[in-house]
Amino acid sequence: MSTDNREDYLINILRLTEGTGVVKTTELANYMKVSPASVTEMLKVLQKEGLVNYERYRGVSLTEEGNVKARDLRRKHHIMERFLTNVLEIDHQDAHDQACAVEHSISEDAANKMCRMTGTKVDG
Amino acid sequence: MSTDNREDYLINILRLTEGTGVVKTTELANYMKVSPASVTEMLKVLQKEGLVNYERYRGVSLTEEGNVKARDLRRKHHIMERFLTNVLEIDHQDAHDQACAVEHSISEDAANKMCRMTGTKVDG
DNA sequence: CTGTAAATTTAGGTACTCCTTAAATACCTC
DNA sequence: GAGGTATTTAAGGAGTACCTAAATTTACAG
Repeated sequence: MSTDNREDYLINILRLTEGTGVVKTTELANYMKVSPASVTEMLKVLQKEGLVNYERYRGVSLTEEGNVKARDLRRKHHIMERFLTNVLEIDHQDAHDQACAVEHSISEDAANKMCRMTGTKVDG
Repeated sequence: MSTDNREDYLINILRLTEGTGVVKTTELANYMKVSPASVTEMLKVLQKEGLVNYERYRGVSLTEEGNVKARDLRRKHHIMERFLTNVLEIDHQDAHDQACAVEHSISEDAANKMCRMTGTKVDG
């Protein structure tokens, strides 16, 4: 059921394009431990959804919309992680795993409020 | 990749067997808005996993293991709901929806700690 | 008992997601 | 402009979850 995986691709594209602005299929494939063919397929999907600029053989970058979405997801991930470690005192590995699972589901509102509870600023 | 759906069946079986101990295929199908055939299929899976006692044409009940798992899930759902409404002051409908999405992913530990923060006891 | 209607299961499919390998194609450098 | 590398296309597999229609079983009315 999931658009969760699409979101994972998005976050990873954000990571790998930071600085350069573009990432190649193979690099993303290696990073995500899937075949380049799988990446190509997903890029077409993300492009149809307006989240990435993808040109055959050229690499991908995030669109404005994709960028907002990816940063938003990453922020939620960080907030959850800090909330779990700082407020609930869960150990780091577990916190990370749960943050990965939950980041796709929590609302902006909930994230903001948990953020305040951590007493730290979480930006992206 | 989700076993999430299996878990939803489990929770619903718990709901409908409370009191009577057994629920019929059709009742569960109506409750979950799916066809009886889909229910039958899932019951076979849950039985293979040792979570339900299922006998053709007779109805289902939870095994001890299934019962523990279902109650655990329901408890997590309630804790999340209360945490979101009482602590984060999220409105009820959103809290419910997010609790449904997240209940499958949070750890026992995290649930217990959130439970304490709500200042209420949450049992099942 | 027995016939039959209702409940349930089985059979056969659809759709979606995500992945793979192998073959074809484009790119780039020498 | 040729060759090697990167990338895409083609074809397909496995898993999940659902459906309809046909067959089976149950249970009850007579």
